[in-house]
Amino acid sequence: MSDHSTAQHLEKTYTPHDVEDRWRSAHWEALGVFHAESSRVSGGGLTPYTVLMPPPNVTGSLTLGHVLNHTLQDIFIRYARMNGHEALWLPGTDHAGIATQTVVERKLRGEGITRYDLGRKDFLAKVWEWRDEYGGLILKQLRKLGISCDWRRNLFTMDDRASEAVINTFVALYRDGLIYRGTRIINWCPVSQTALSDEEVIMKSRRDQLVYISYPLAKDPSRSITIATVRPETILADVAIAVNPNDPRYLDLVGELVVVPVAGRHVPVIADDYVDIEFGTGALKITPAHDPNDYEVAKRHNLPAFSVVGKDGRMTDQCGYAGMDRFEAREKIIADLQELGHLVRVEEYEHNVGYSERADVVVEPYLSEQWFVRMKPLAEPALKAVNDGQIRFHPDHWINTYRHWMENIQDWCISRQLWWGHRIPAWYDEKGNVWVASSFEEACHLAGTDKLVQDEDVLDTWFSSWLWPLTTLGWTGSHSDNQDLRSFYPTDTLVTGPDIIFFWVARMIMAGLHFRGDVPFRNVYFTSIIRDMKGRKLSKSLGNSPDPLKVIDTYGTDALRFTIVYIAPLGQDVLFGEEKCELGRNFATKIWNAARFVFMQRDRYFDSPEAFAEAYAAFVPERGELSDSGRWLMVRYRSMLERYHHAMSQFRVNDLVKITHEFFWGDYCDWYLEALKSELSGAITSGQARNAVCLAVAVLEGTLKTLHPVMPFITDEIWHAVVPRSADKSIALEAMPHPDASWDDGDAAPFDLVRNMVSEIRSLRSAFNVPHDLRAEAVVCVATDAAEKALSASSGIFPALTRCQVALARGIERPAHSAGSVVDGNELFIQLEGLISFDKEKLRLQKEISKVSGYIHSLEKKLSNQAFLANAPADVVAKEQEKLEESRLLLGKLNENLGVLSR
RNA sequence: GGACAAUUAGCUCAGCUGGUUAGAGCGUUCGCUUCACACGCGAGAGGUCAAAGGUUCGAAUCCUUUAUUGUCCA
Repeated sequence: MSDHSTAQHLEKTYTPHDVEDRWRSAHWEALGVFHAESSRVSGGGLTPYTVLMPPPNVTGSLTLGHVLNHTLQDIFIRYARMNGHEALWLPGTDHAGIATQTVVERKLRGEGITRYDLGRKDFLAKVWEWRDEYGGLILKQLRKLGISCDWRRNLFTMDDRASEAVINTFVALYRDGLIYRGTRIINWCPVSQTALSDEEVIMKSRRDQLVYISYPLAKDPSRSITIATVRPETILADVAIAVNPNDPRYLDLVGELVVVPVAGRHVPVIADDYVDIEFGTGALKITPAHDPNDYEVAKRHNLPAFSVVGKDGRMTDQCGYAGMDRFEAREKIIADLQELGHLVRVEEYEHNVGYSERADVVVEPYLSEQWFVRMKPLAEPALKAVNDGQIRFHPDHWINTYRHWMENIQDWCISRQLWWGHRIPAWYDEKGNVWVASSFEEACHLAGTDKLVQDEDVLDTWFSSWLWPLTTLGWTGSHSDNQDLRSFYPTDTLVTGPDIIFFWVARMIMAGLHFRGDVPFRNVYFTSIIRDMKGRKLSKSLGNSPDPLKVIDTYGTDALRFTIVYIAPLGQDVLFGEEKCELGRNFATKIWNAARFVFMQRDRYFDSPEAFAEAYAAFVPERGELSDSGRWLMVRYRSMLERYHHAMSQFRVNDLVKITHEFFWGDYCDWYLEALKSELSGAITSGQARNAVCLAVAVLEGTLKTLHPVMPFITDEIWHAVVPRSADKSIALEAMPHPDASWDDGDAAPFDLVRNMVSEIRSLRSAFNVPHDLRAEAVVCVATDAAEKALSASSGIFPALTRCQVALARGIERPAHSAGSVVDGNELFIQLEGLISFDKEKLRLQKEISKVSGYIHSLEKKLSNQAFLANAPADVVAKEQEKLEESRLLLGKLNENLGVLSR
């Protein structure tokens, strides 16, 4: 910002670029507009409102998903701020273990080195270098969105205090028996060469070959037992053939030995309930090191487990396949089985196979020693918190998904064979005993020796993310406490995608309850998934993923924010096309031009900005001092505010933008400003004119406030031009308007009649192709005093809005050469000598008559139905009765009209 | 196989606890350079609310079944 007060004049054309650069977060940030202080909660008595930013991945760049997610968060937080809350939005980034390590390793590979060449310490130094250089990109891009976080509190999951919390948490859970080390079959990613949790495995449908293999009996090679498998390469690790104990086909074989083809080893036939009699041949090979279910079976039967696939996905067997890729080995072994006569047949088979989320390769079930979190004890309170409504989901149907996962929860594998991440705080002494402690010194003390070696592995990134609601507020472990935690925890609204409900949302709830004894947030808003116009997911490989920064360059940030919220209903997927941003851009332009018009009137009727500021400060919309259109506007404005705040309370952000859009464009611009134009050019006193201008500005300013959470830039820009306001102020800190219930629908009635009359005249003109530049004469035969009063009060606006001069009369008959209609019981005639085709007008009237007759008929039927009268509530019956009377009146007048025409 | 969503105008979607002659934006047709705005103004056309049953005085709305699509979990 160069100067400290802004111009009151708006440029003729709206240039989002200039406006947004002027208010860009840097300016707002410099002013501290988005800073939140716990002292204002604890000492100042303000109610806190906290939003946690789901930490974007440091390797990431801005996507439309981020735009939607962060715009929604910004709307919640700005709305809360403008409603007087101490609003705190906590930002940060996530160290993304696998993704970041992969990126840096790829870069090193370009230089011809591996991480092993560098060693752990130097490699980590390289990762930090990379982070410092590129890790800020996503944050810089987010700032472009104009989002209102308290950036002073930005946290990275590898920062010291976050790391301290992770270590302390691990130690505490270990001592409580909630973390253990165990040998299990886990999901192994052969590309990243690390264990994965169940949640990091994506099940995909895949066509494979179901291979039927016969295993000859050891004592009688003429007899055999046939099994079916999709992983023939793992027969080399078979330890048994299992059949169901109730399967009569194989009863006599249980206890016999069979020969594993190719391998030549003898393994027993065992009986176990786990085997499904119906599936395949009813006989199952047991390969404990390559299948979790087989592992359980083997344990029950005291069978050994050994592996034939290594960490890199290559074979490690003793049968001649060693070194081959597991998929190559599969092909080779099928050929070999065929040659040896053990291949019975091969079938096409479609099944689901787990893929590594990051590397997109088939996950290998791998027997190894890993660290786990015991989830059951943590899940129970977390499930209860959601079941009891302490945490609400929006939309709430996600509760089912959450509940199902919590009720079937598996232990969480948290060790990763990576270097980038929080290293597991466990040390081993020379005897192999494990010592878990928050530091090497403490471990030495516990072990009674300093000859300790630290566990090589790091923790799952989500093990730091699940502490996010705590660490962002400065929590470092079970006993830590501070003013921020006391003021801002639990947080209020979490906005995130349903795809990380297990990864993140569920686990944060567990951690919050376990470590802090309270839920981490009260509401979770699950965002829509953004797809392209054909309904496909956005992806880089499809090339259907627009770059939000380019969209911003083309349409403006406000336009993008408005559009994406406008098209994203709660709980539905969104089909996004760049062109849709025209909606937001057009709206921004409309706001700009309307404001420009209003300011032109302001400058016309007030001698100086100061004179206006003074009058405006003292202005209160008084019923008696406003025109009918002004009173009508106040009613519409009140109604808009009611719907606006209600939508917000229901988390219906999408409704919110529709409500403001509709009010501003449809009511304020199309009707009020148009009426204002003619009122100002009519015979009114300068005092009335100034009053009307003040009202126009007041409602404009109020509407800008309601729009500000959605379109922060343009609203701050225009707000500064309303009256002289220095640049160090912001609409973001203004109070949100609330509905004034003293305006009731009766205040809107007179102008509603005028509006209906205007619309009907326009329709008639159009129906008879009245030339645009022809001024016509209209006469309204008024039905009531109220109608007469309303129409005469606003008579000045008809020429401008309808190009008709409107006269009022009572009890007249339809004039000759006229087109006629009935508006709210008042007969309208437009005299159009030479333009009216009698046939056309007759036809038009007959059509209208038949429509109204049909309606009357259906109402009569309804009202003569005894069951309806007996069962329907009185007010519904009365309403139907009223509709019928009105329609009969209308029909009568239409018939009369037609009669006159036919004479 | 199970759970959850969705199915309304050519397209994208509103329509919340049943009382509408079913709405909006885009597109489309017609007319307008009206002194804030053609990124605009005005007027139209366009729908047997996926299908079949049921509940009810009354169903786009509630229930059941079916079909199609999507998501998650086996």
